[in-house]
Amino acid sequence: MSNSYIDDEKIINRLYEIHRRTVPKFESCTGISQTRLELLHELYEVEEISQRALQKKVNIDHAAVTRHLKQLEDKEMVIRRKDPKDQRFTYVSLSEEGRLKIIHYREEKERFISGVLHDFSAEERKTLLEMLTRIQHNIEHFE
Amino acid sequence: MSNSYIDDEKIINRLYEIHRRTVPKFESCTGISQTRLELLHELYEVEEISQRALQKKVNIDHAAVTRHLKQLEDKEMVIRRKDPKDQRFTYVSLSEEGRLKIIHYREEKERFISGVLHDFSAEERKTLLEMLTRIQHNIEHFE
DNA sequence: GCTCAATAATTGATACGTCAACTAATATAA
DNA sequence: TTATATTAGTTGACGTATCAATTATTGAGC
Repeated sequence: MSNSYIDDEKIINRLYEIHRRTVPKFESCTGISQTRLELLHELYEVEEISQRALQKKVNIDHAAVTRHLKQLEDKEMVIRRKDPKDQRFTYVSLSEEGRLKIIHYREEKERFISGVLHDFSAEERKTLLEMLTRIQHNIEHFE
Repeated sequence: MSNSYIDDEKIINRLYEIHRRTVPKFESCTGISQTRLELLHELYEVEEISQRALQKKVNIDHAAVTRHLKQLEDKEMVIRRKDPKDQRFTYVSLSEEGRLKIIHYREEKERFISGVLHDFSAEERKTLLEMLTRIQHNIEHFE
C-alpha cells in the first residue's frame, strides 16, 4: 500500500532502461537496428508499397522513414521509384539482395528474442503482451 | 503453439513502441526528460555526490551524464566543484532553486505514471515489475 | 623520485527520433 | 480555369544515447 507508487516508478524506469539496453544489444546481435529491420520486414510482406503507407504501418515519423529508405537504397537493399500516375508517391520494394539478407537478419532477431524471453512460460508471455498493450493504449490516450 | 514466436516478436516491438511514445509524452507532461529527472532525483537524495557515483546509480553512459550535468549547471539547478583532495573527481549537488523545482517535476511525473498504470491492479503491477526485471536481466546476460 | 597503469571527466563522431518548415504535385471549388 | 487546400516526401534543427579517443590527475612498483 504505502510503497505502491515507488513500485509504479520502478515499472516506468525499468521500461526505460530495458529500451536503452536493448538498442545496442539488438544491433550487435542482429547486425541491423530494430527500426530498420521492421521496415524491411514490412517490405518483405508486399511486392511494393508507397512510403506513406509504409510509414503508417511502422508508425514512425515521416522524416525517419525517408532517411532509412535512402540509406537502404544506398546499400542497394531497396529500390525506390515514383508513381508515374501521381508523382507525389514514391513506391519502395526490396531488391533481390535485400530479400536474401533479411532472412539472416530475422534468424538473428529470433535468436535474440528467444534469449530475452527464454524463462517465460506461454501464459506469462500472453499476460505480458496484454499488459504492454494496455500500457501503450494508456500512454496514447493520456491527457 | 504455432504462433508463439509471432507473439514474442510483438512483445519486443511493443516495448520499443512504448518507449518511443513515452519519451515525448513524458517530457510534455512533466516539463523535463525522464533521464534528467532521474539524475535530479538521485541528487535530491544526497547532499553531494561524485559524477562517477551518480553515473553508476543511473547506469547511463559517462558522456551523457557529463552533458546533462553541464546543462543543468547552466540552468543553475546544480552546482559542481572539484574535490580538492583528488582533482579527478567532480562533486555535484542541487542548488536551492533546483531542489524546489524538483518537487513540481515529481508531482507531474507521479500524475503521468498514475495515468499510464491507472487500470492495473496491485497484483498486476507486481507481476509486471517482476517480469520486466527478468527481461532486463536476460538482456544484460544475453550472449 | 620516476615511469607506467588506473581512474574521472570530457570531447568527438555517429545514429536516430522528433517537430517544423519547405517543395512539388494533385485535387477541389469558385 | 484559376486560386487555394491537401498530400507525399524531403530537409534542417535539435536532443540525447552510444562508443572511442583524449586529457588530467592520482596511485603503485621499482
